[in-house]
Amino acid sequence: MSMRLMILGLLMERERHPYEIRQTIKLRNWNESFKLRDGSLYYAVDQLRQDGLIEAAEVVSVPGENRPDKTIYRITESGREAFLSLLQEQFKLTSYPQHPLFLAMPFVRHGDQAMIEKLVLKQLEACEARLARMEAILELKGAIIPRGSSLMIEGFIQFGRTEKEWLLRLLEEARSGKLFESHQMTEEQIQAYVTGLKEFEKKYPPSAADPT
Amino acid sequence: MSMRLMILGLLMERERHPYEIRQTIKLRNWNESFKLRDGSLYYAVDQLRQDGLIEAAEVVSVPGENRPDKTIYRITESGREAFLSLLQEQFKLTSYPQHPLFLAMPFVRHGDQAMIEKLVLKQLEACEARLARMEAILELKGAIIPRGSSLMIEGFIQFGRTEKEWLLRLLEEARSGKLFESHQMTEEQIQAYVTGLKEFEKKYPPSAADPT
DNA sequence: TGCCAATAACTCAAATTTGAGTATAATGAC
DNA sequence: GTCATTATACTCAAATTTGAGTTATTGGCA
Repeated sequence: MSMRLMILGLLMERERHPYEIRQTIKLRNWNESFKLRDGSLYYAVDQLRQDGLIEAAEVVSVPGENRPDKTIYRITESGREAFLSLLQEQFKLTSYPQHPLFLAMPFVRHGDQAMIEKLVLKQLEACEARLARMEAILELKGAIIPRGSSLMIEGFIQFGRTEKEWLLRLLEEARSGKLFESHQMTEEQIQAYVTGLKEFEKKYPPSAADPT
Repeated sequence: MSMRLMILGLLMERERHPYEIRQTIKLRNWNESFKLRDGSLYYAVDQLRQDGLIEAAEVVSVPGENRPDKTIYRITESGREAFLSLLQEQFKLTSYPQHPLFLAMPFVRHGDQAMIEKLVLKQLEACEARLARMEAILELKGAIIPRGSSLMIEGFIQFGRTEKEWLLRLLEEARSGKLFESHQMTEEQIQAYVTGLKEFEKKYPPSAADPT
């Protein structure tokens, strides 16, 4: 649904054609945390049109050319309502912050130390590059964009710094080999775990967002 | 592909049937940052079987019952290879840390102040609940699980704390109304932006993961 | 002891995403 | 001046995810 939110959000400002929406999403860096694929964009636009949330305002064909015509869309009245309700939906999504490496963590012990070390280093470099980029973006645009938008960028930066700290720890433990130590658990530990588990699930229920 | 990684990772340990895989994923809390749907699980298992990465080890039918038979799967030799290469793939994924609210940020200014304030508060509560849950999990299991797995949980906690800080700032600015101020940009600002933009894109290229 | 909710173990159609392709125009490099 | 790349503006089949069922067993409890 986030594709829909973005499209409607942009059409709240003014009429646009799909490709222009795409450009704007990139220009405003919304795609840094969002996979923008042409297919999904055009698909979503078409759905929105079928649902009557947007409508064709104009079809521009460059004369004497057989370039595809551009269809310029405008948001409808029910589109505006849908936008507000999608905005609320987005606010109601709650989930743990994600990192692709989290899912790999339980398995690193099956991997090769030298390989893992190299891969973590790569991640760290990528993380630092993203951080530098975001800091530059904030400097460049911070003052001229709406406050909400700059808060987004500040969020990237804060999360990026946390990511960096975490990756540094990971790197250290990959180097020291701690990550690959086989662990043994004593009977007591397991016992403590099993008894703890029951009251735990009562006291700390899984997040409501968990679709199980 | 992360579903595949998890399935293969679990079958690296021992044979399991799909439902047991599902249980284990939940028991180990891998689903806290991962949407576990039955459909995807069974689909992925079937694909893996077709690709020869896993194979049926045994079909257990509870005698005298018409409960569906359980098919127990085991990883094959090529499955082991595939697992290692998937693990590397996962390490090569780089992306900005995500938060569902980031995408909503550019649009908050179209929303109603009282509504936004309430929604942010809800987020904050959910964030704190997740944090408490993760801290309890770490306490409960930290000592008896492999180091990689506890690093995952520590990551959740670190990211969760950062999230909380960010949400507090957001709340403050929603309350003060700063989030809804209309902004004006001067000619110079726009000029500075436009000239800065060119060298910016050279110096800070978008992350390689960006599929555009 | 009979009922209700939860657990176990899947299945399936419909919605959506993905990845790759098409075709032309403008731009820059040598 | 031409050759290769990048930008414009989409389309489409195939892969995957989603959401909602289905059927049977077990545990709790009034």
